[in-house]
Amino acid sequence: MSPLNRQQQLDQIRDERREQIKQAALKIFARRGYTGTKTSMIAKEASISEGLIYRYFNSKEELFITLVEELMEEAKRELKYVGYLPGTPFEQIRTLTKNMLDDNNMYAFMLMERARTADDVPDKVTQIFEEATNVLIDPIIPIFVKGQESGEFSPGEPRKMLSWYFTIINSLLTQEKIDEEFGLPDADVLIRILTN
Amino acid sequence: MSPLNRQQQLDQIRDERREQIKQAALKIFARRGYTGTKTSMIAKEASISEGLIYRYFNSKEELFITLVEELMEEAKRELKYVGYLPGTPFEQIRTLTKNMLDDNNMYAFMLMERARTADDVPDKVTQIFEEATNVLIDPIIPIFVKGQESGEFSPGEPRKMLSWYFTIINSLLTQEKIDEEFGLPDADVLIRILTN
Amino acid sequence: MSPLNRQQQLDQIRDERREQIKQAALKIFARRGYTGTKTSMIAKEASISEGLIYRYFNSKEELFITLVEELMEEAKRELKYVGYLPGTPFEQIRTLTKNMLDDNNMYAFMLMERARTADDVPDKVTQIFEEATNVLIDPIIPIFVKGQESGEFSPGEPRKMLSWYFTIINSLLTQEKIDEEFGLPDADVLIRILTN
Amino acid sequence: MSPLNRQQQLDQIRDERREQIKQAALKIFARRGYTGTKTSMIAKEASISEGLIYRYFNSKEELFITLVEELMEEAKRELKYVGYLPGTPFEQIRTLTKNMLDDNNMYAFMLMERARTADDVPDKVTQIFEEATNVLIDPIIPIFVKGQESGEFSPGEPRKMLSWYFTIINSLLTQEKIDEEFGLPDADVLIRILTN
DNA sequence: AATGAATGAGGATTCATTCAT
DNA sequence: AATGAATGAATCCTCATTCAT
Repeated sequence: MSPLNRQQQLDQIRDERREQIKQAALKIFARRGYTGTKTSMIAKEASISEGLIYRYFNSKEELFITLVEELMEEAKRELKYVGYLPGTPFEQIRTLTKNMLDDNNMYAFMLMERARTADDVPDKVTQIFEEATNVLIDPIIPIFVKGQESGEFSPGEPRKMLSWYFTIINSLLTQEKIDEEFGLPDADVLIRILTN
Repeated sequence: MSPLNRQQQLDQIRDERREQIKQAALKIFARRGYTGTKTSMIAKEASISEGLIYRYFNSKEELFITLVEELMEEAKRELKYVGYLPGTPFEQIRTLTKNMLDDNNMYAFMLMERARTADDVPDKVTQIFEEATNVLIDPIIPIFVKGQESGEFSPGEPRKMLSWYFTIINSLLTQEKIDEEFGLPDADVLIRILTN
Repeated sequence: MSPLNRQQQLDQIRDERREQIKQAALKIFARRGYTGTKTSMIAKEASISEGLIYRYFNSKEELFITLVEELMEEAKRELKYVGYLPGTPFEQIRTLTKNMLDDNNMYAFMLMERARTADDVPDKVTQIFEEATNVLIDPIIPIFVKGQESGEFSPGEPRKMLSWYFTIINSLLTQEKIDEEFGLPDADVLIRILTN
Repeated sequence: MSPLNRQQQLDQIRDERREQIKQAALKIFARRGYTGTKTSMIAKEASISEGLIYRYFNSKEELFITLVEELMEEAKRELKYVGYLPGTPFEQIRTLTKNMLDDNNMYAFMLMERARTADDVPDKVTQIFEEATNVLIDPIIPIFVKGQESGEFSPGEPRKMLSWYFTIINSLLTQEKIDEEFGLPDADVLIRILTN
């Protein structure tokens, strides 16, 4: 095997391992919160030794912050594209809502919500959310306004209505233990909050 | 002072202290979750020494479970009275919703919600909620059905709609850090979920 | 017991405990260096639990730094008084030398010397010594010069000669395992370095 | 290339690598002590991977012991030749002193001294020094006695005077951080200890 | 009843050592 | 022979709980 390949191979291992740790951490942090998550749990979930975590992250805190930052970036990216989705404003926001409720994103939103909500997280995380609240809502405002103008959405201060709407969705996602019988509410029901 | 009075006085001190500890614990558990709460924080909030907690509760776990049980009992009691509130079913449920969102009850609901959703709580608490879910919704179902019949509420499986509705309200209450600008959503907006 | 007495009693316990920990730490740090000293060793030497150390010092590092700082202060204080000792400059410096070699001060000098010498100490300690080197020698210089003038001491740049002299004494003190047969060199022999 | 040459080549690589590791280890152990030295530091100083150390030494402990033993052997060898150096006993011992203080030998003496004085070294090392103390001094005694007889050295129990003298020199060598301005004391000043 | 000093089990983190490549 | 990823025992530190006063 050529030296180049060898290096590539190691890089790949590192990338995979890092990803593996982040996935495991995401799952546990989302369910048990920052303090409730023990590094041993993350190691077990990732099927690695506890020590290995520290070759990839300097501390539990750094791991947590990294997760929050990356998820936040991704969220921002996604929200920018809502305006380019097909359909009316109502349909665009319904699609966004559906995506948020999707199983694949669930842990991410749960973690974000816990991170935003809980008082036992690193200060830096608190900061990130203080700075970012509007960043998430701003790109949706023009869409919502267009929907109000066309009568699809009910009147009301747009920023306020959207803040409430996303607060509800986010907080829903925090819950791992959703009612087993009925699961999470439909996007169709949730969007009623905006339509009256 | 007679021995009896003396005894009564001591009992009263004990009751007051116990209540004081519970109030402090409620506040901190609600904000920081079970693991995130240190007994030292509770002691500080209650302005007592750390050791004193253990004259009133055998352990942090027992204190937490006691809180959850008592709050649960209270919730059950309140729900039974919804049917006797004045007004139409819609108005009754709106009043209930308002009460739940009220500042005075907030910590209680926050704690309950955290207790219900988090994975880092004592097993016993998990059990309590597994057994109790329906207990909370059942007494409201007939009211909701009446509202559907009178056209105040939109159609749909009652247990499902109410489960979603309360899931939303509960999950909202988890959030200590509500948007500072807008606060929690109005009961009037939330109830749209049931009315369409 | 009056509340005041109670408070005094607690203060005394705290003072004693703190002193006890410092004494134990001094002994172990002096012999095993910073890294070689485990908190468990300090606890054992002080006959307390490992955890208790942390009610008195925030970290092993803080404990070490505290020791160094306090010993340094004491050293400075003592050196100021050398000029007021009875006798000629030669006799004054011989007395100082004897004091330094005294068993009671030994651990203190050993620790200081290790702290000054080793590369595995907290940065702050390195700084302290960088700033302090001259502070220790300066008050002795005039005494030495007087001795040179009177012919008691051999000629040579005073700061240089004294720097060498104290380097030797300090470094001697680092050694716990002194030759069992002969012990540390006499002050009378050491002072030859200055007299020729 | 013949198999033999191939083998020789490999042997040579092995020897070089082993030497390289020992040199690096010497430098770090000398400065940071046994416990304060991490294998990763040695690897970095030797510009090799951490794992490679273990193809040449079974453990950090073995590496340390090996160093001490080899340096000790070398020291013994050198001391034997002091009597054959040119000049009077005084001049012979001054030359020895100069050699000891020489930069090239410095790390070796530093390590030896740390190994001798510190309490955090493997037991075997402690033993080596317990057995060897006299070995170092013995060959110098007749030289010193000759010097006393000729009046070059001051009177006094020879073993005692030499023990003190070498204790001083050794302990000086422990110090990596010598006063930057003046460096280590001259051999000419040190030897005053023996001359009065 | 109340305090706060003390304990020790458990959690985060480090580092000597092993192992697959 | 050499690398560096991986392990886990040992270390520093925290915190629920106990105990002397």
